[in-house]
Amino acid sequence: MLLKIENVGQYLRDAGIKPSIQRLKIFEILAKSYEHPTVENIYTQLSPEIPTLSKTTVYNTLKLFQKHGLVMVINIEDNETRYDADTSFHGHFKCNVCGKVSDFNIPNTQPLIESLKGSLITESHYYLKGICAKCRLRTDN
Amino acid sequence: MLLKIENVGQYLRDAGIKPSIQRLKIFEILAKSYEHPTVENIYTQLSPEIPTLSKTTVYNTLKLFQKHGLVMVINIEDNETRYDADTSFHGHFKCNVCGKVSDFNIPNTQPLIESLKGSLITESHYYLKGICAKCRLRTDN
DNA sequence: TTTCAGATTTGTAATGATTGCAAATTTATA
DNA sequence: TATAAATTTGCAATCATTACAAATCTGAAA
Ligand SMILES: [Mn+2]
Ligand SMILES: [Mn+2]
Ligand SMILES: [Zn+2]
Ligand SMILES: [Zn+2]
Repeated sequence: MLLKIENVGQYLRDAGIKPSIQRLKIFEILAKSYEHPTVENIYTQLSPEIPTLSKTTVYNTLKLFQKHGLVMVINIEDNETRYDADTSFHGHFKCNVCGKVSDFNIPNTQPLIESLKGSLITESHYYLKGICAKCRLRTDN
Repeated sequence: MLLKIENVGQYLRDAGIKPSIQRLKIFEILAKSYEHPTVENIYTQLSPEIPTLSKTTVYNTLKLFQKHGLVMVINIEDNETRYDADTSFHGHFKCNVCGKVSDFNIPNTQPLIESLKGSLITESHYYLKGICAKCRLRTDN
């Protein structure tokens, strides 16, 4: 989901991160779009604007954001790591035709799993895959 | 979960796969344990028994099993791909301390997601991460 | 049994994403 | 301005996976 953050610099500072130009721009891409971009996506989008940008910086910055709880990693596909600035619990659906990864709300609160009593849960991910409505209309599925 | 398959050879043949020694052994490791092994795990376990085994064969075989719907891929961690011969819908919990990936049942049936009406869902994964009860007792968490 | 084609396995090289690391650059402080 | 600390950068190294062609195996036909 689109995050409504009025001041990205302050948002980073509040999380204990000094907002450099690179960090600001990278975070903005994550927060101001629905796309769950990969490192490659982020790098390609920012390259024209910051021609000196290094892909290593994108990796480093995302690690930093992770450590401070500002982004979560989406492993819905094994050959692409995506990132999300919305760390609230929500599901992800990947269409195998157009490749888009979209959000969906999970209606009722998370069920308590009997067999996990006593464990500490720090992360939860709900992934669905298939073919989105739009692609189903355009193809024969 | 432990799959109860009386005749693995027949099980493979029914799925349209000729049961070679390698395929049999690889599938048995998947079906007769709870461990959700990686390629590396499978290769290491079988190497003594099949000294000529190639890691490529493990990769090829798992791809083949996937194509025939006999295994599912578990992407709970971005640096390790795990495999599961139990393709029924169930959740996976990874303990960040001992590293084990265990199964859990999902009580109520999958909720119908309003926003995904019209899409075709072919795969669902529910992943939890944290610290298992055993590890919490041994540590201070 | 021998022969031969097709299926399967193997070893090695190539690929591609991610990380390690040291130098270069930028920023903050005195 | 001078200096130290933080950040970014470029490139090499690592590691999982895939591509590919040669080697081996299997099963049917002769
Ligand atoms: Mn999301
Ligand atoms: Mn499982
Ligand atoms: Zn689609
Ligand atoms: Zn544990």
